[in-house]
Amino acid sequence: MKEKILNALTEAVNELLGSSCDEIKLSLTVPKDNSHGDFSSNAAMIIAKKIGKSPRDTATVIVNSLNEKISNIASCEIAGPGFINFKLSGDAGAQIFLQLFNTGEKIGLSNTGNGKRVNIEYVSANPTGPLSVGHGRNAAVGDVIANLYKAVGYDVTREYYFNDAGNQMTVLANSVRTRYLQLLGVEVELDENAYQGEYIIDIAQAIKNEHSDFLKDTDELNIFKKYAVDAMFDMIKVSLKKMCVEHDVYFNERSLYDDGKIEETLQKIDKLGLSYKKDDAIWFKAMQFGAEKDRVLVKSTGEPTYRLPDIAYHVDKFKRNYDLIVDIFGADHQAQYPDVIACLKAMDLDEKKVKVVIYQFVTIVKDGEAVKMSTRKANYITLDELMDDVGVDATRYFFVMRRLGSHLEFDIELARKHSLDNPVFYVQYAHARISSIFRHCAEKKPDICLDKIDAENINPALLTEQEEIDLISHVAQFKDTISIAAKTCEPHRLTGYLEKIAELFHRYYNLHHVVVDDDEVTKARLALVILTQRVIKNGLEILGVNAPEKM
RNA sequence: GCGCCCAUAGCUCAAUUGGAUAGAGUGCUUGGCUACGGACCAGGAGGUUUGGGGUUCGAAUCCCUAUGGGCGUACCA
Repeated sequence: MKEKILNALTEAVNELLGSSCDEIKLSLTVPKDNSHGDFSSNAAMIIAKKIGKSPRDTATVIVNSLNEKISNIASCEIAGPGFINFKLSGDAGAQIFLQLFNTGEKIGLSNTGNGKRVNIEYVSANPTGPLSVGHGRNAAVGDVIANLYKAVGYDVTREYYFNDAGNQMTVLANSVRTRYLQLLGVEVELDENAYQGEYIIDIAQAIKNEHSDFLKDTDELNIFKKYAVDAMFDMIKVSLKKMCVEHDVYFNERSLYDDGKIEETLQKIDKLGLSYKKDDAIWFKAMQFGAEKDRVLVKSTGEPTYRLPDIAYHVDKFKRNYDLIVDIFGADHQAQYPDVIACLKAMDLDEKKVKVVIYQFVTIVKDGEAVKMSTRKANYITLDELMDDVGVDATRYFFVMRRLGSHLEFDIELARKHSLDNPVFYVQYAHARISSIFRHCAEKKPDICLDKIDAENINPALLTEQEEIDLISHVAQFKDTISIAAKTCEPHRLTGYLEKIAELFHRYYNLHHVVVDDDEVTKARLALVILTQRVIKNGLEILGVNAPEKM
């Protein structure tokens, strides 16, 4: 329906301009105020200048030409400064309703991605400790974005990139060894910048249990390192599983060295004339790409910095032939990707395929106060503790409900609450309530079988209440909401949408009964709430949140 | 100093990416259960969108500028 109107509109504008208007983006949106019709376009205001007329005059011309084209579907009129508002006519609304109903369980899903391959890298925490709430936002955002892409027909790969070598691992291994020695009664102090969490002691204890004091005098750090890494990854994977996050690929940075990809990338950069030697180190000419100074790729010790493997890693992703590469980073990583992008571009790779999603930090609010956090010190709330406290549903939901650019205040008390001010429960409650209508209906009117309600035997013309019309009109926007959320990588659009749907439903529920004396009206209304429930269910599924039948 | 992000109701946040009268929740306040689940709903008050300029038919949104915050700014990852 929308397509038809948009086509007609495009055609009308083309006729007026005498040429194609491809480069102009005509919008056809659903206005928030329904007195402005079912659809609205700004076409006249955009092209008014080009043809040298006032917006309203332009609109008049467009409307005249449009009326012939779409007289059977909709009427249009001019409003405000030159908006063209469309009002669907006759049974167009009913047709839309039936169409939506016929899409069945899959409502909202589409295939606009057409099987294109997208790689989404998220979490990517190195195995140095339990996942923090910061990782939690990363995990939830990445996972929901992955689900969104899947919902619009992409072939999605979920990837976790990690590094279990280097300086941080040595610090970790040393921390474990110190704790181990302490357990054996040796008087040693924990180094100042060592990892101080309780979990280090647990690992040390495990080593002691297995090896007794045989490792007391060894200088070999590797055994401590291996123990620590394995233990950390176990912890991390348990947390992620609890959160219903599962990656398809775990990509170890070290493999880039083993496969010679680091060397290969370095040579390529050199060949392009983008690197030089100075003070025994190899530098990347980042200034050519707007950076304030050049960056080191390989230290004078011969060791690469993090930058080089990052570049090699992205080159590898390109080789794996993805149409889209999405990186989910916290704000503390925002400085590192421009170099990578610049380098990819220089290598003649299409850097537009890389989409870097940066989210701002999380503040945990407990008892009305912000909880300060530090990874090295032990005084932080882990993701596990958070999930145990407020539940997985609330955890996931809260992490994605804000725009990524804004800081997220995670209010633990609010997340725990089972009442309307907690948006998760508000939405879930709407879903459960609809199930309860079905239960009630089965009891009251056993003749009406839910499974037998289909487009053939319902009459949408009976849905005339304002609350019903509002609900239908919002349900109709589900698909667009998902595709916009996917395209922009903005999961909060979906939570906002679901809250709106839930609100419209609760209002409807309070004012009108679904199961009434008249069987025909009952069936039409049942169809509407079935549709509503499907929308909520699919929406929650994308968020990775349960849609309960009872609460 | 420089770079990126941010500033919207007392508080936490939206605003279909430049659209029409800036909306929700919370808090304050008034009302609604003989009802498919009151874990709900309806109403009221609350705003110069941090200040100041600019761009245009039209700005919370884009540009400049001032102020205030977050994160970066390593031959750490």
